[in-house]
Amino acid sequence: MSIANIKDVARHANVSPGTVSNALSGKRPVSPKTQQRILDSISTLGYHPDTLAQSLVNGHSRTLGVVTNHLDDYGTSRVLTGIDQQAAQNGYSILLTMVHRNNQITNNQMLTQLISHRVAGIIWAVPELWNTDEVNLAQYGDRLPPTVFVLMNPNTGLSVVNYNIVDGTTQAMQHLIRQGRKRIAHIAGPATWDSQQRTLIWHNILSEAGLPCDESYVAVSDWSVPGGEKAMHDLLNQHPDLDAVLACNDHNAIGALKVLRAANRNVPSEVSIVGYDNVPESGYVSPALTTISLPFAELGRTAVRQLCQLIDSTAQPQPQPNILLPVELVMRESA
Amino acid sequence: MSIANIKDVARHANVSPGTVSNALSGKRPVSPKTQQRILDSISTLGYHPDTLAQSLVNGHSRTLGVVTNHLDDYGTSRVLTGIDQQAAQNGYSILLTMVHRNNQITNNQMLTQLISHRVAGIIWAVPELWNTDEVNLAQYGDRLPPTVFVLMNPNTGLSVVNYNIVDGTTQAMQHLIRQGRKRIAHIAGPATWDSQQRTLIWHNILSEAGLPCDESYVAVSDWSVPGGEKAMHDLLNQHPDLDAVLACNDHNAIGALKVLRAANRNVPSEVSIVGYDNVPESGYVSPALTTISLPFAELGRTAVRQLCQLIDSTAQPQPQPNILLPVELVMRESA
DNA sequence: TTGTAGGCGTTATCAC
DNA sequence: GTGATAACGCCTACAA
Repeated sequence: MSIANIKDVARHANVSPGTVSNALSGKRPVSPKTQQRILDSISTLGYHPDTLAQSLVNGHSRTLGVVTNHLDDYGTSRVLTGIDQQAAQNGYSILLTMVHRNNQITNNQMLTQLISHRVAGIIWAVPELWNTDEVNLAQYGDRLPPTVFVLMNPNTGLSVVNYNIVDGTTQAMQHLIRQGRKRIAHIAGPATWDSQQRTLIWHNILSEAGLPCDESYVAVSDWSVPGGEKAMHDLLNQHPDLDAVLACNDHNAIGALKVLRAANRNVPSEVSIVGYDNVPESGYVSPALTTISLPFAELGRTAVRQLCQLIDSTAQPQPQPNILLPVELVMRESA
Repeated sequence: MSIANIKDVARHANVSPGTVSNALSGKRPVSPKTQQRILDSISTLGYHPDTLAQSLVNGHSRTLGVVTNHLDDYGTSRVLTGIDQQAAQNGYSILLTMVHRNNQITNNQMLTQLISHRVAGIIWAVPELWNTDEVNLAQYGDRLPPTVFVLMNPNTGLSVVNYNIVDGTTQAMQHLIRQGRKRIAHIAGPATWDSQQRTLIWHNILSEAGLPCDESYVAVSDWSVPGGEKAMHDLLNQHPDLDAVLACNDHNAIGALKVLRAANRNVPSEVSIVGYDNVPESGYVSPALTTISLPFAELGRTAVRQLCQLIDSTAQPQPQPNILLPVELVMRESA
């Protein structure tokens, strides 16, 4: 009395199970009359082929394993949306696994779960873990399905899809300098690989331009609005005469905005601010944030396309080139 | 040369496949020595049991199908986070399917996909489809696995987990009236079931209090900041003397805030505003929004718990009671 | 305590 | 064009 299977359909349509299979897959011809009879039986019986059994015999699952963070941040949920979009288009289902704040489940447990589900490939999109080393894949050797990393540090020999880190900060800095800003402070993010890169670029560009770039112009923050407030406060104490701020993300920029408003510094006439991420609210704070727009959803789509290519390529896995998508400086009011 | 299976392990450990199975499941005793030998073989061979094959023979998949929207809104991604959290805790994996803007895939295709994957249950969390009718489940009859709806209209005989719609709006209105507000306008959302409910409550409470509540005090908006701006603009034209606004969500409230600032109306001294949702940015706009906090993540967790209960109950599916979680009025600056 | 055989639902191979 | 049969990897009676 349970759910109908291919044998039930075969019996109902007076054919063999193999013929039902062929009628559905079209891999071998079936006479139009039989075809119709089978289709009728399928709909009256409400038959849905069992993907699990199909995967078992075919040896592949048309399922992609995705590991993301808790989705508290705008970026990762956009990435996930992009992943789902492209996966659906390529005929893959998605098995989702999230890394939560109180991280009880280890990376290995997640990977084991995905491997046990025989996913065709894995997308790893956990920006909190910038270092791909931390994921600890070595032990799996070549038993690991093809894997693509999103929003993680490139140049590790693994397949990474990311945005162009250098380009974003460079554009922002050039914009500020072009505007004649001389004392450009930097609110840096936590000590991750990309934060360090961006601080380095900030430093190098100022140094080349002969502008001040010592450590007193840098305040380290977390990624939050209050963090930005505190950092801005400190910077203003150190350098009351600063005329621009490069923030590590929009939330920090918004925090800075609040502090500057409280200190009666006009943005952008007295102080320019550039954010990072282009979260939706950056467009409707006042003044609206000039910021770097990151292609989150496209990152997800690209990762899926790249992964499908890896899956389809029968060749031995070889060092994959990193894919870096372009960013865009979105000009609004704050700079 | 491919991935190791249970026979490989058995051969390597000099036991039968059945013993390996028992060693892993613990369903029947295995001698400590054999146990150890098997565990060693498993780790040297890198064996991971095939969940698909297990599901095939067990007849259940320990996988939950989840249907969400595109995650563009804060609420749904929090719900998804809650779902994943609780699912992991209950030992379920998640098969994710998203409804995108350019919705090419029909509800039926999604359901078919999930059914084919033999998910143990389904969580349907697509606020855009308030009417559970639109999902069109009738055709599946009792072949549909247990299903729980999140953020959808209750009282349909289906199992629905939602927040208490009446309570939120009631609290907000009482708060405004208690403050002595007399002309309380309403920015309503698109014509969905919950929008209508909330407008109704707004009307009834004002009516009971003997305060103006005719249609000229209502402006219909979409869920966006610009929508809120336009609505506020219209309301201000109609009633320059209004002293409070009940917005359908925080984004509309933020839009209203911008317009009021431009019109030189002080918030909250001249005009009070209450939002809805408690999105993160509502805490750091200026003035910070007083708003209704909805238990999004808890909604997701509750849905999973409810679903697991449905799955485990061998009883015939019977009309499920709706579960309504409490909301909270978050007092900040705007009211 | 351990081994053996049958079957879960499907597809591929071989025969007709 | 169609039907029987043997896998896929695993679990579970039943037998030893």
